[in-house]
This record gives sequence, structure tokens and C-alpha cells, in this order.
Amino acid sequence: MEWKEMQNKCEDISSLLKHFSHPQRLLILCFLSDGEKQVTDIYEAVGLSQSQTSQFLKRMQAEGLLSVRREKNFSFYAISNPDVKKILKSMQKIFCR
Amino acid sequence: MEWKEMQNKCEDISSLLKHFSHPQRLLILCFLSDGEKQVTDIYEAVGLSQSQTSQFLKRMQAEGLLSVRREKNFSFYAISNPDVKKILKSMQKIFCR
DNA sequence: TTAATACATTACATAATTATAATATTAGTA
DNA sequence: TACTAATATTATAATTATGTAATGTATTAA
Repeated sequence: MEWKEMQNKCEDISSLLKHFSHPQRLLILCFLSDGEKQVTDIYEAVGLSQSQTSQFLKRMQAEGLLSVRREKNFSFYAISNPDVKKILKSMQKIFCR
Repeated sequence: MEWKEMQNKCEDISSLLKHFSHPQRLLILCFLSDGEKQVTDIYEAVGLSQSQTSQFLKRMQAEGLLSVRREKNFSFYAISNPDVKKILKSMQKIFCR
């Protein structure tokens, strides 16, 4: 790969990995890795406030990592970006054995 | 893995991945992935100022990602953390093919 | 219709990162 | 000795991220 292409890749990858660089936000992603979850379950699991969780979820959705599905007055968030899933699996391989 | 252990892992992993979440800093890591390099070569390759490059390198060294070797008045930086190498390889697999 | 639940939004304070400029150090060279 | 190259350090400004509190909205349940 040429250097210029590498630079572009690094821009993209780093902007994705930014979301992995906060402990509870990474935990959210891990928590979502076995399927969609509703907001209350998420913030209880990771130990963040409702507000901050909502803000994180919103941002990750806006940036294409997550999808939302609204049902009744619940919101179900799920990982929508296949690269996110791949990264989580890699991390698991590297750090969880 | 129990949840509590997961939380701890996420703390560690996220604090490592923070360094991957800035475009030129990630590029530095990529550049170092084929061996040690001196500072001037690094900042010319990635297009950062000398000062900022030095600061980034220092921080990554302080946090255990990199090693330095001083020879004459050159500093040679290299990746010293095996997890960093593994992560770079994973990223390459995911994003570079 | 009132209350409660689930979530979103807004505003704001604080803290951390990033960027920039200037100066310092160290080693080699004319 | 003076000069230059390579790197580090410091200070500080600008930007972005994080955390918190308060309020808003929609839906369901009493």
C-alpha cells in the first residue's frame, strides 16, 4: 500500500477507534456485541448516567457505529457497523485469553 | 468471562486504544511497525511538527507502548508493547484488503 | 387525566487533548 | 569556539471530550 493511502486509512480507522478509547463506551460496545439492547439495560450494565449513556449512544449512531430501533417507548440499540464487530472480536482474541 | 473482569479489561484496552485514536499518531505506530525509526524520519513521514511528534512519542513511551534508544544525538523509537503490534496487525487485516 | 417510565435534549462546567511557538539541551562539525 | 542538526521541554492557546443537572417528550398504566 502506498503511503498516501495509508494516511487516509489511518484517518478513517482512528476516527472509528476514538469510540473504543473510553472505558464505559467500550463496555457499551462489548455489551451490544451479543445483540441489540435497550437503553436502561445498557446504562445499568456499564454504570453510566442515563444522560451520558444517551449522549454516547446518539453520537455512535450518528457516526454510523450503531443503529436504533424504537418500539413503544423503548429504544433498542445495536451495532450496525461490521468493522466494529470485527474490531471487538480482534480485541477479544488479543486480550481475553 | 464475568462482567467485573470485562470492565477491568475495558479500562486497560481503552487506555491503550486512546493512542490509536488520532490520525497521525496511528500513522506513527504504523510507520514504526517495520522497526525502529528516528524522530526526524517519523515527523517527516507523518507530517506533524517536530514538537508535537516529540510530545506524542514521549507520551507513548511513558505509557509503555514505545521504547527509546539514544545514539549520538538521535533518538530511535520502536514499538515495545506486543499488544500494540497485535492490534496493528488486526487493523491491517480488517482494513487493508 | 394523572402519574410513572423510558429516553432525549439542552445547557453548562470541568478536564483533557491537541496545536503552536519559543527556548533549551546535546552532540557533532567547521 | 561558534555553528548546526536532532531532539526535548515548556508554556500557553485553542479545541474537543466528559460529566452533571435540569428539563422535555412520548408512551403506557392507574
